[in-house]
Amino acid sequence: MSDRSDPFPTEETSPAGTLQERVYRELREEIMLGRFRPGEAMTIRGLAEKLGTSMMPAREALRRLVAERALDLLPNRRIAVPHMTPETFRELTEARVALEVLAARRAFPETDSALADQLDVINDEQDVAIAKGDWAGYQERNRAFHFALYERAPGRVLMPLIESLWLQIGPFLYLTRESLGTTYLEDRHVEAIAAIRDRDEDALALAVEQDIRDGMGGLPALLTQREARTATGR
Amino acid sequence: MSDRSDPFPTEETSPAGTLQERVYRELREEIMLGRFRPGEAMTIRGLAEKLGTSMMPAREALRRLVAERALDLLPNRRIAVPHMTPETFRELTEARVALEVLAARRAFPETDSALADQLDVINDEQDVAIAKGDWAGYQERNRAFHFALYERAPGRVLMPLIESLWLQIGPFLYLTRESLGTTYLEDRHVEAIAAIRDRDEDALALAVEQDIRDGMGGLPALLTQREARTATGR
DNA sequence: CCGCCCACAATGTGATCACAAATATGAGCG
DNA sequence: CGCTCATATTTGTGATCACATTGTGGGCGG
Repeated sequence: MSDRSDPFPTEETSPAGTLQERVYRELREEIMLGRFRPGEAMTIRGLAEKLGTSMMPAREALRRLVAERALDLLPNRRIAVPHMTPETFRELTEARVALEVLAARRAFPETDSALADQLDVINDEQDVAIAKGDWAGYQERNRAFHFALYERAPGRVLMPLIESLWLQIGPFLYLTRESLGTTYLEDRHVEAIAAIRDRDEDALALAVEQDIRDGMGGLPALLTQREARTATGR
Repeated sequence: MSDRSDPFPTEETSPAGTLQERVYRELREEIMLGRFRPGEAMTIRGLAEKLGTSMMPAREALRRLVAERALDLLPNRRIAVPHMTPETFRELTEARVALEVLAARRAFPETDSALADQLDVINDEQDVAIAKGDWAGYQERNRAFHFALYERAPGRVLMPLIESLWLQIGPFLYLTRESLGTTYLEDRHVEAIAAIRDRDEDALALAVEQDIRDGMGGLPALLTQREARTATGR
């Protein structure tokens, strides 16, 4: 009887409190919100010094983000923020549609009017952020909206995959920082909320799909334009 | 000219030749082919000793597999092969369908009769493995079949996600080891090959979807049955 | 005889160091 | 003045160690 004693000890992902966890979350947040320039290189020692720790936590945090495809491990063994090409961006969008529509459908039976109210609040906050020109706040609220919905779906498989995709999109957001207001910011959040209230699963799935496609629609063009600039100058 | 010099220096995943890479690949292979019992614990020092290295490579390989969800990091900070529940298994299947159908569609324009021939060979080898009762070989050839198809799709986003899913299914395969022959092993590989030859994208997508659903269809029942056994005894 | 507690072993985390490869720097030569 | 090659510096990888936490077993008290 060596293996017994509660086979499922509160299925958690990672024990907080470790240094590498703190470093990881900090970096992860910055990447997902697009604070790093695509192609920007990082060093273990540099990160360690910036965070005031030794090499080990920085090292493990970086390698973890590499494993989640949030960072690239170049053949020279240097770690850098991935480059963004229009093609990669399209692939990310397709993958997001496939997984997030699935997550929305899985979440649907667990949704209720309380969630709808909650999403309404987030949506309002997002509008405020737009009005204030708070680009980071806008992105953050958008993420909150999607994740609040998907997290209603039980299970431990889908969310990590979706989070990996959002992480990979992060560096791209860097290129859209100054474009708030000039870009088309209409989303399908109200349609999604309405679908939840109407108990219409297909409408919810459609709203999520369109929200992803619309929100990321006009951007590859802007990307190519920036790409050309960063390739030559810096 | 510090940032130039080929912006995409042979987009590789990780520089081979490092020790942790070797340890990682070895473990990864064993996990994906279902050689570990679900819930089985692993220690850094134990793995290091088994592989004849120091703690560091084992440590990084394990953490990388944790990041890819191939292993679980329990709250006690122990690393273990994930438990498999019927619900998690269903979620994995749904995610596989969503992503692999997408991958098949993206690969479709790049497929040709040469690939069809190649898949035919793999399929034959798979039949041989079944006839010989070579369970590991069967799993390996099945993976070869799917990946040979998906790898025709360009891009660096989809494949890692799919590989993560196959890794997560690995521990489940452990439970099916002795069931070769007793289980329903029909697949939709011939239909997929035919669809490629017929240049019928929808038929290919359907074949992939059915192959995944059929192949994993009867298994949750077998899973619950085993689960009950392993929960009490060992 | 049962339950609690404490000592001991095992384990993950973090720090530090050694080393080799890669990169940047600068001197010397054509 | 420009190119090349030697040298110094930076960086990732691997090894070793120290420490705190967790797991385990035995012994003491009830």
